Amino acid sequence: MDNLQNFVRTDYCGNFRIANVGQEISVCGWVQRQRNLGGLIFVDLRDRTGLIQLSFDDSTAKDVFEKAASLRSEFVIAATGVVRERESKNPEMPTGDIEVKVSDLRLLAKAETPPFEIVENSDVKDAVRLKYRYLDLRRPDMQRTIALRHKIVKICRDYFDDNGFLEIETPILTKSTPEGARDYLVPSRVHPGKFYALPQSPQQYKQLLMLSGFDRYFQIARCFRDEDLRADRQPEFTQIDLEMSFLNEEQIQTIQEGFMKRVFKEILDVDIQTPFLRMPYREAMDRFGSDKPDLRFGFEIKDISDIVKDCGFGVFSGPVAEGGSVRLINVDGYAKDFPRKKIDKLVDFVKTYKAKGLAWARMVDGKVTSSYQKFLTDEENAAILERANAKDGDLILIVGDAKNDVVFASLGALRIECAKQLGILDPMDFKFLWVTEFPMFEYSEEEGRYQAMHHPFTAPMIEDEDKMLTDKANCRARAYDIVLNGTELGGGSIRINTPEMQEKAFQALGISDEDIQERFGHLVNAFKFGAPPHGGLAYGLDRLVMLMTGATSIRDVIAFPKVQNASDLMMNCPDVVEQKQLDDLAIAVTRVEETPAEEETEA
RNA sequence: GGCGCGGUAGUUCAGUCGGUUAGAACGCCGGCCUGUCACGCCGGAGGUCGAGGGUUCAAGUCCCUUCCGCGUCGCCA
Repeated sequence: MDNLQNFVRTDYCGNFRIANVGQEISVCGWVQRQRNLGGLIFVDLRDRTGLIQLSFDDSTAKDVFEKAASLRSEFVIAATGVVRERESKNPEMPTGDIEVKVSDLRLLAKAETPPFEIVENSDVKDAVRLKYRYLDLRRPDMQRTIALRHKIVKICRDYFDDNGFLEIETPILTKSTPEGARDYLVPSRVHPGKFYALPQSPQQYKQLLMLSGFDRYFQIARCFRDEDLRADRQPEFTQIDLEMSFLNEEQIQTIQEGFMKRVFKEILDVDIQTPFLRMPYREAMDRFGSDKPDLRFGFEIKDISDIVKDCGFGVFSGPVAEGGSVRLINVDGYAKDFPRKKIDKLVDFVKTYKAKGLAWARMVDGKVTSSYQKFLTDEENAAILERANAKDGDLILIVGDAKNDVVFASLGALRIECAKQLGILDPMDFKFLWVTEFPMFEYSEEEGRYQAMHHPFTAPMIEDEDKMLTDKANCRARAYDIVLNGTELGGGSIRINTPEMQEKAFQALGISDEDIQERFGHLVNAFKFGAPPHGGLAYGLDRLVMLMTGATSIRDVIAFPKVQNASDLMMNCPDVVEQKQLDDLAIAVTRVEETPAEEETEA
């Protein structure tokens, strides 16, 4: 095996051009492919910038030529030679006008044949990609994504530094917060039977930093939540976490709009219009059935409860009588894209959101066919179509339920599903908005009580302060989410900054004085020493990278992600530990999952 | 925890009604080849059909259990 004695890389492979012809250069990287034509050998050499062609022919020294002939995919090599113009150029590649006529070739490491080819747009299964993640990451699209992620973080640091923010680290070993998501626990050796928790977010620390006078804080913060995964959710993820003193919602949002404007301009060269649209939560639900509406298309929700409340069709009149509603969306202009078979699939689709069914009307070639019209009077049928602004070519989809949550959830998901099926969602069309005036509380069926919708440190809207104890259902919070194309990019709020208001909030949540001291004493006590009015927000960095790269899975924007059961297929963890470690930690394990059969034994 | 989809060669997949020796492409190995760039041509190797059990004269195919991956509902202050 050769070494790198007296070898100095001139530049990365992808950076050479026709202007470099005549220069002697040195490059290194991985063999993408070797093409041996007999007396002539070409090698495509790859590094993180791209490919460059190396060439070897009868004027090449014999030992160098033979070494070139022995090269296989993914061997690591270094080469020195003169750049020359190609006899036949390749317009497909940026370095396609030139090649390196190699005089010195060094084999630095051999490689086994990889389990999959290192190419762009791989169609290899996730399980294989993730087991060999270090190889998957060699692929150009993954390299680009990870580099783009770095660039976002760099712009983030620059932008917030420019705006007077300080980056401050907060602990990873912290205290369990029983409200909210399940915590990952870390046992303490020094304190047998006691546990740290990994942070779900640096929430309390950053509020305390405001109290300490740091005024503007940010952090690229790793967060941990022991909940089930989704295409856009990992148990371990990264937030851009921010907190500011002496600013109101509007001022905080304006700073964020500047950040988004800069990130999208510098990375995608896209001009984002500011200020963003502001929309109260109630309006977002009524119009889009979602607190994170996708504004790239219409199909807005309309309420037809008043039309059908006394009709003869129980499927419609029933829900209204029970306090629910009947609402519709108009997939306007696309009736022909949804034949009966597809509509039947949509019926199944809404059932996953607890809807009992889906009524529909198709208007094609001047004729209305519908699943419900025979149960209604002509007037009622006409009123529904009028409410929907229906015209020929439209498709009306109707859901009614005694629970409004079900109606909103199903129609909200349905409008997205229809848009997806129609392929009308342009990933490079960026529609931002702020959703504001979130409810302060939401009722938990499971717990049988009201819980904080955002978190218990969120301030109520000033005009709703007196509803905190008396009218929880209608009490709104000074919380806001930044939404992009149907994704919640981030969320934040103005926080409570007086001990009196904080205690009132805990009281509203039914947390006893004892519990307050035990769980949140540090915060409440701190607030007695003068906390400035403050607020902030946190972005999901991974989701931002997803939206900017068009990635469909959060796994594609994280270097080493976990799979659906929260394990790491490459590291093979979580894993059992030695009894000695458990003894040191005073831990007795009461249940162990069966270890799946080892597929292979590795050294 | 529930629902849906998937698991066959290194990879991506096909495999009919249960019926002979489980196929293709790419990749891999060997040979030939001086302008390729998805090089070409010739030849070859490569399979516990995820695992276990059952039905059957006979199972990749049917049934049961289970493991793994993906999506999703619940969950995610």
